[in-house]
Amino acid sequence: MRRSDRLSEIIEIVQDGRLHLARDIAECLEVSVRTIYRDFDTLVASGVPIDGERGVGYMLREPVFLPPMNLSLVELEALHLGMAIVAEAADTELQVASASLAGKISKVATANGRVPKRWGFGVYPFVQAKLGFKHMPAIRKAVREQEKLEIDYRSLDSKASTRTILPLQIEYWGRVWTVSAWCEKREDFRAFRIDRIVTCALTGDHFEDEPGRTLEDYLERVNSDLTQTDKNY
Amino acid sequence: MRRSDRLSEIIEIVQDGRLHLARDIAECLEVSVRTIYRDFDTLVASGVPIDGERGVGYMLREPVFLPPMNLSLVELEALHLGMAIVAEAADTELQVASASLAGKISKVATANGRVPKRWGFGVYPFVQAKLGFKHMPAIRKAVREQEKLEIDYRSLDSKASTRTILPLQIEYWGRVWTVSAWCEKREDFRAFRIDRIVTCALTGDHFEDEPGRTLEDYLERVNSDLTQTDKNY
DNA sequence: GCTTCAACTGACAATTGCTGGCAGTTGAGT
DNA sequence: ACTCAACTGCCAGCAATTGTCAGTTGAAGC
Repeated sequence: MRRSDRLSEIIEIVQDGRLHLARDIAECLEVSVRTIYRDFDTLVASGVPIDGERGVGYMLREPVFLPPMNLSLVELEALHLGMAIVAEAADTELQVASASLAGKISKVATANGRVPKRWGFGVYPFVQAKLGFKHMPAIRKAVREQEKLEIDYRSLDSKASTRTILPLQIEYWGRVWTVSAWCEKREDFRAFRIDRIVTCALTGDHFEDEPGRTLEDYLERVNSDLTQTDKNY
Repeated sequence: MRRSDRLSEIIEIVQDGRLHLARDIAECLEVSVRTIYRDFDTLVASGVPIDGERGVGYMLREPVFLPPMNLSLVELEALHLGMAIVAEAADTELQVASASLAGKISKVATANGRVPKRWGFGVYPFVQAKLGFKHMPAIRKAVREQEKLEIDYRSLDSKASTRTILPLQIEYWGRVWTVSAWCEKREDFRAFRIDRIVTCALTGDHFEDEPGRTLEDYLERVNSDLTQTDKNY
């Protein structure tokens, strides 16, 4: 096995975000532990963010590692447009992230003479965009990790209610954001405008997909009855 | 110089999308030509899309090469949200590209156990989104490459006109797209709704930034007089 | 304070892989 | 037929990688 190949192998092994011992990796790749130590030196010298702690093991500092990739020019353009929109239309955390991502990509792709210096995408702020982002990060987390949420909601006709919901998807409507969820109170799907959620608490309760309550079920329902979703927010 | 470092060096050299001779690269990196041939073998074996043609030289097949990178989870999330929006709100070419990019990224980041299977972003179609995309690709190209455009425009009050414009920026307004440009006819900045451009031709004329006609000048103007832009479409 | 664990470091001999030079082949274009 | 430059195989020399061994270091637990 070539050394350069082994280095990629090591990255793939460490990529799961868990702790790894040099001993295990050495065994797995059939080289000596000493060699693994040297390999980690090389990787760190090349800028791969690996932390080694004495008596503990090795771990990737940044959760997501992207191996070398090839993009077409159009894909790169789509990425920059997407980041421009997100930088304008989403919550602060995502705004920062999109700017940072666009920066990272620009930096490494700039060397290429065929990449335009400027992408020329502008995005105009949406009137309601400033408000109602308070709970976005929490809701995004809940969607990602399938965690139940407890929310105080104030509907458009000003009726307040408290519910436990199983958030399935966040929707972007151009001016407002909604979260579609299974509502335990109503025992049905509901869509909530994020800017009208008063308080929002992560319960810590994980939920699994259950027949009749999945995102797919919801989307099917929406498709079969397009007016249905509009009623709830 | 370590071999693995030289391999990255070679990629950086070839990255400009132009043709390169093994001889030149060898000279630049101070190794023999034979070594360069071996290096290209290694790179190709590792999946870097390099084409070598006898009697011609070496070239990167895909225009943009992304070196290994590290992203935070939030950056990855921003990327997927951005791609979801672009997949819904932009022209066909960008739609395809955004889907393809999201797919590529998912594929290589899937191995990591900490990356969610599903991002849970939905984007609802905008009413006017279906129409008016006909000229988007051409306009995007013109903005990227600073090329003059000749357009037939039909303003909101149905007045038709033909103009030569220097497109500076494409703007996304949530429901409509506009292109801001220096208009040679009016000798001033104008913003045009893309869905109201009847015909649109790339002239092949390249233009450079000129004082008073740059994107920066335009943005300054817009900032100082917010109502100005709304008049023109 | 002692022990344990596993990351680290340094040294050295063995070996592997890389390198340069050379002589030739191949395929495309002129 | 000729040129160009990518490619291939071979070989000797050398530089990089490797395993072994014998340590040190820092954190955590007892």
